[in-house]
Amino acid sequence: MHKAPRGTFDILPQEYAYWKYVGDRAASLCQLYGYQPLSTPVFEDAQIFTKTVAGGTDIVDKEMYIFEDKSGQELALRAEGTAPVCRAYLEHGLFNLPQPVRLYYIGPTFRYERPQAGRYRQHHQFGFEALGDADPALDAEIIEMARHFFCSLGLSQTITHLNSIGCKLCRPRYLAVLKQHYSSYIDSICPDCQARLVKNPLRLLDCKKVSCQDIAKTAPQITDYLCRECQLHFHSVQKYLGVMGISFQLNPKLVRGLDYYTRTVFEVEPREQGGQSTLGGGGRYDNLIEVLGGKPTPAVGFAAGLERIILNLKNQNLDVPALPKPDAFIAYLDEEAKNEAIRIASELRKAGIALIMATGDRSLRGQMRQADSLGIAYALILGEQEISKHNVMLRDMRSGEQKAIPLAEIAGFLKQLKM
RNA sequence: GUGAGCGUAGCCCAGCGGUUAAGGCGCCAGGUUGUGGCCCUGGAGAUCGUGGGUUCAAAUCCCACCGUUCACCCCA
Repeated sequence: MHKAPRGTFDILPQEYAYWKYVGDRAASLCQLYGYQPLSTPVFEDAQIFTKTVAGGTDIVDKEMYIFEDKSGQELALRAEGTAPVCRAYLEHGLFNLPQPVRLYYIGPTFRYERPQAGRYRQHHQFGFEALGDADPALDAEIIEMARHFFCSLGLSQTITHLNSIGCKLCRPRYLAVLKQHYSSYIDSICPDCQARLVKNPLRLLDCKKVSCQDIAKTAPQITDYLCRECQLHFHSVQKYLGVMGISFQLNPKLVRGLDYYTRTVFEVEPREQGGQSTLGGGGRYDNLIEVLGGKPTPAVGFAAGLERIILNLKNQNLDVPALPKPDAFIAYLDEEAKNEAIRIASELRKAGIALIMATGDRSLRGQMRQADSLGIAYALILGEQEISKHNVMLRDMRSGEQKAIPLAEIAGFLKQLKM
């Protein structure tokens, strides 16, 4: 028996209500803020990710789906959403449009890691990006949008963590100080942290081990080491958030997993926390486009994992609108009636009535049971009597009332009932 | 990559060494003549995750693999 590969899953019709709900909210949010949709391929030249994501993370080494196609080209399944957007921005000369260019995407991304709560090998991300403008007001806009998004979903109980991780001028200075601080504790930190010290020192700050947290507490804070420009930028972001009435929590320990972030970083998490609780995050990435071969171009964005959002919706028992059901079900009594039913079904659909046609040689009772379990509001019944009188029986499945409607009027009648 | 728990019909699950693997939901059919929801009756559906081993005997014990869940690493 074949199964979906490890860490992947099918989205069955019943689940789809959640996906449609989140997708619809995302699209209307972006419409509201003037962000336009963009879709990029599900795989890219591997370098799009290896050059940008890089850093000291495991993503490139262990977690990326990299393969060669038949021509020997090295490709990678989309590992995250931002770098492909930047590639498209450069490839299509979107820098010639009025800046900033505001874009959003929803699509699958892939990471080879062990599945666990809210984490899959194929997961789906919604993200939005504003490219080509360094204004801190844009950072604030992105953060407001993220908040707005979760509120519109009904996930209003969130905390927004905010930090600045500086730029390529001031961050190295801070990292040196940080390493200095940790070098005196080298024997008391956990083995993971010893590795982080050389591979990814910023990550030292959010080690979960209690013993390491004590050391992190006394560590120097990056915000004390920002250069003048980064400081001003960070203050402006906070000022604009204040103007918008957005509450946030300064968190000097907040860092981001991907290496390309500069200055503003933020993360939204639910008040009820647990493993893998972060709903989404983002920040500014002023160097990324340059790394991909473009002119230095500032940009800022946000991304969220749909699986985690849906997990939260379910945990909080938030109901989502059901997918629309067909307007009617058409049942028949014998072969002659079936013929007529097929004809009527065809005409009704042309008139815009959504309906399900019974099939097989079920008894009328069986057909009615089917209509009931499908949750369809109206059943049309066709038998000898109806055919001889040129009408069709219309049954309201909720009330159980039914009456004969002349064939010529049935489409109009159903349309009226839809209103 | 590391550690722990779990794998019995589409779903939830009982059985934990010994006759035809039990139940609930769902599905299909019927409960007289052309009608659903409640109720009743019947039916279909399980290589007990896969492969090996222990035993006279294994869904039940052991090992491996696979899958899944949770945590770590990493990260959305």
